Amino acid sequence: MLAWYDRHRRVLPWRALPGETPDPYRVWLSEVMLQQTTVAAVRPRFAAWVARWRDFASLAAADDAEVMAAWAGLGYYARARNLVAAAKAVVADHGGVFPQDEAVLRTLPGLGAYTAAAVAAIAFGKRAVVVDANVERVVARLFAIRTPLPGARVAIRAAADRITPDTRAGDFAQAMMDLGSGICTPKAPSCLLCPLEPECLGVREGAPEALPVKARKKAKPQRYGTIFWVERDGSVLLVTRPDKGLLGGMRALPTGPWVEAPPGLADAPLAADWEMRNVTVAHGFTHFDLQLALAVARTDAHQAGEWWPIAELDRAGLPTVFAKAAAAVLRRDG
DNA sequence: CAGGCGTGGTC
DNA sequence: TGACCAAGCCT
Repeated sequence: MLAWYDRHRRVLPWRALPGETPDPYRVWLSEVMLQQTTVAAVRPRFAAWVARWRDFASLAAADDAEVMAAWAGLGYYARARNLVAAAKAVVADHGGVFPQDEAVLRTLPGLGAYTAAAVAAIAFGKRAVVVDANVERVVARLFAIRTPLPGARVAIRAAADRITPDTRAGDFAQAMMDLGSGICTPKAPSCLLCPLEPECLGVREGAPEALPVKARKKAKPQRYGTIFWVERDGSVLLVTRPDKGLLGGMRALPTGPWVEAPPGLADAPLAADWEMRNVTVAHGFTHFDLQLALAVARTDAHQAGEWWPIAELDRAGLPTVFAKAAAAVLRRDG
């Protein structure tokens, strides 16, 4: 794997070149951004982020609203809150120096088993067993582990531990992830190009693409809501959602709870002459699908909240579902 | 442990 | 075209 990595490693903005010393801040940031998120989506966000907050100290001192806006569109917004919390903890509890020990890293908010191991190995050269979805797939095929996930996790982790080298554990982890990303892919793996093919029990037994076995996913329920777009003097009313729960801490358009049947004008943020638009906006979340109605009004009231200039709405940092709703309103107005 | 938690790309 | 999927974490 290490020889294959030396020949085929991807060049990525957060990855040290051979002979370079990794920057722990950049390794950590990239690992968090890459949680359940593609390299293509992370690439431009990583560049913008490190240009704005280049180290732990600057991030620990960052403005919360600006941080959340910078994360808008990346999803799983708890990651952004945890980044700031972890940066503050590094400054307050660790003298501004990122801890190198996997167990200590694990205590920082947003660093779970995978990320703590990945940072220890990649940033600090420690031996750590790094198991993400790529490694799970490669290992399940290499050893023909047919137990369905998540039950197979114990066996997969033990197997990954056995093949992790004592030196260059970081390169080994990144090699496994590059292999899983480009060769040992979920649907149609390129086994002819794989350095592990001669030893792969999944190949020997046939149908490696069927591994790992996963449990069937449950159907997503449908929910409905109404977005309340209210204008005053060329500005629109925005709110900030509570820190916990869906889209926590993010700027948003006012909306009531999302429920099993279309709620119409229930839970409007203020009394006004609401007009229902004859279009809806659909959006899929991880665990439910959402269909939004749009209610529009003008007001002179001094409603609590943030009146945001519509011409600068791009800079508000709205999560995608609200950006879609805003675009739908403005498409007809504009 | 199972479920909450986003989004955009891919086939 | 919709279902699956991506460098998971937290409760």
